[in-house]
Amino acid sequence: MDKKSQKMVYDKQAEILKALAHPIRIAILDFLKDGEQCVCDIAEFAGSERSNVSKHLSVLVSCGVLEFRKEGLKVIYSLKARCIMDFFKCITTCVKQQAKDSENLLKVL
Amino acid sequence: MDKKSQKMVYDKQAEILKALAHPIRIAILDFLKDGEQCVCDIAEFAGSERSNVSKHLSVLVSCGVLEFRKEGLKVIYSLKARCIMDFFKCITTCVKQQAKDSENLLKVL
DNA sequence: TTACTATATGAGTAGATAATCATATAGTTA
DNA sequence: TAACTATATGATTATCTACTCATATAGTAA
Repeated sequence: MDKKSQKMVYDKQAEILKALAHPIRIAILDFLKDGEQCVCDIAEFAGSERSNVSKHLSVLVSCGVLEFRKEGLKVIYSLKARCIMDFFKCITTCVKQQAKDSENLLKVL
Repeated sequence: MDKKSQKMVYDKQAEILKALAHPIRIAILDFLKDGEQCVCDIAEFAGSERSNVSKHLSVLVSCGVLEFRKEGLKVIYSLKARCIMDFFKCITTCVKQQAKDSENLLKVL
């Protein structure tokens, strides 16, 4: 791959990671992994204002991770990119590894 | 898991994702996947100033993804959290999926 | 129609982030 | 020792981000 295409790939990867890199957005994905939900339930789960959650949702939609459908007054969001969940398995492994490292550090102190 | 611990997990996951969510930092990880490298070579690969790259490196070190050793004047960085690379396989899948979606969209337009 | 509900959006603000440039540190070599 | 090299750090600035609150939209129900 040439330098320029490589840079485009890095940019695209960074874009997706950036869209995921927020505790509320991670909570949303975790909540949606078992099925679709409306904004009000998502907001309650995430523990944040609806208007704020609505903005986080639109970030996830525009990076292609979520999709939505309308049902009367409600807007129902669901996971579009299932691969994202594998992704979270990976990051959980990393978090666990870090926790283990800290634990080992504590032992020798 | 209780609400409070759950929030801590989301925060920790977001912290790691945030540390990864930058094109230069992704380039660094990609460059280091095949072995350790000094700052000057990393900077050249990433196409950015050494001082800037140095800061990006310290972000990756403090989130536990990289480690380093000193060798004379040089500082040699290497991957610490190997699991990160699985992680990138996952995100590459997502990027490909998105590209495929765009392609399909183009066809019907 | 009006009142109500769910969601989205815009303005404003505070705080975080990244890049650049200058400077500091610390190891090397003459 | 002084000069040089690799890296790190601090100050500054510009840009981005997230949150809050107010307002807009659009579907529902009386």
